[in-house]
Amino acid sequence: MPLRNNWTVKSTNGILGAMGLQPTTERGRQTRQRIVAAAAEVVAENGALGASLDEVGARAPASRSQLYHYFNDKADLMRSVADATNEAVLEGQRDLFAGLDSWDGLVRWTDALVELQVQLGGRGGCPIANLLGQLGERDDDIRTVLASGFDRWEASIRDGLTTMINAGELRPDSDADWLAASTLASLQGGLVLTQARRDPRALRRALDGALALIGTHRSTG
Amino acid sequence: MPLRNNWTVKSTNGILGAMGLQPTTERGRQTRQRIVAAAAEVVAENGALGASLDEVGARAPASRSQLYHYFNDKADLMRSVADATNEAVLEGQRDLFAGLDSWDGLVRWTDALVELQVQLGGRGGCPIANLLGQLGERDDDIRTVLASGFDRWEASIRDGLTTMINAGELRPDSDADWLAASTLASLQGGLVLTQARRDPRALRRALDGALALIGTHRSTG
DNA sequence: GTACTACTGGACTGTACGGTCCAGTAGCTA
DNA sequence: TAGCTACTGGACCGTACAGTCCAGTAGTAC
Repeated sequence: MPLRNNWTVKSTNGILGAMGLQPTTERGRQTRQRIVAAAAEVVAENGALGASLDEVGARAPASRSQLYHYFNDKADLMRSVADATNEAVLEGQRDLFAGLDSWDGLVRWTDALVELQVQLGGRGGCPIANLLGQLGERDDDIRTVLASGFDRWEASIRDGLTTMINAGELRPDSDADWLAASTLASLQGGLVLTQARRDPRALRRALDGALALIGTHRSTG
Repeated sequence: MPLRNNWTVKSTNGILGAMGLQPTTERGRQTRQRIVAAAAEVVAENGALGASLDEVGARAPASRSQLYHYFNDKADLMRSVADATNEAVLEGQRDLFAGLDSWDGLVRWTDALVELQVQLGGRGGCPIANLLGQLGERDDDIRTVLASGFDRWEASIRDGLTTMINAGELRPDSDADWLAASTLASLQGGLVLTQARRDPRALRRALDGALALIGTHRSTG
């Protein structure tokens, strides 16, 4: 019963994993992968509710039945898109995360984030946050997936800060958990304001705030 | 030519104000107001793309022609919803803004924001940011309206901080512009993380970060 | 080869949607 | 009263959508 605007309501059992068939052949794996990539693209352009399966199929390319062979329904596909979005965002920062273990690395990380927004013209915001805003309140599975993306993001920051504490670059009493959470919040909020104003300086100022706060915990000498 | 998913594209002239007729009678004003309020409600529940005019009309209540009497199209209605959302969010903090001119007032403001999220169960996030994520990339007028909401929000914080500087509660060299921008970013990011995790403590930690940063500018003695 | 499964193609269905149309009814001015 | 404008009602239209169906074609194991 295709009842529009209700497709996001989880209809299957609560166990995460009630998805469409997993491909067993290489060809099938590629088809499935093409579909998810195309869906992520269309979602980025038109939003999750605005993304039509016809468009996804045309772009993959994949036929209607291929979509429904690998995914139960649109919500199921969107869950995979959420997963892929997490990976894309975190993978894109992998090298930068590795350098987060020093003050200079921290600064470089913020510079890269701002530079990316400059290149994008302040458009788009954070893909994870976008999906959250569009689907988070209507599909708890997706919300959980996206939350885990934020968790991993925060953990990467925290690991860097912890390394800095252990290395003596930050004072031993510094609260890495809190600083990491606060930094990720500054980043996310900076992205929201940048998106609203089409002005990456909003992100710059937000991240400068985060840096300044961490800076108050630097060891003297 | 009703082309779905294209309704957000501005079709009228660029001058903001190419909206439907403004009511001249009291009755008309009430009808228009009912429609906007109902639309805001439906948008909050279903998202902007998921909000159907049938649902808005049923809830107002108002007939199809009433909707198209006061608004050119759905995009036009959404612009009014954006306006109303700004007002609702800022009006809801009016009293708190007035107290932002002291450290205690600042703390009270953050407490109130966190308490609201506790009451909401961490659901919903910021209504302005939600609209931005759903429509900001597809309708520049709406993006501008929402950006002005953030501007006013930031200005209220900045005014408070400026007062604190002038009163000597913050050091004279404190950068109120930067601190206000950074604080609003922390707030927005905290709301995103709170929404993702359904945990208002994310907002608490983000705002504690903002408070700590401002705290480093407090006058000693 | 046969048999079986994984995968693919695309026509088709029901419906909810944004938007249009026209015939009305209040309410105000004279 | 008449005449005018502001406003209201709801049937209607074309279409884009999610989801279904069934007839296929590859690939693989024997």
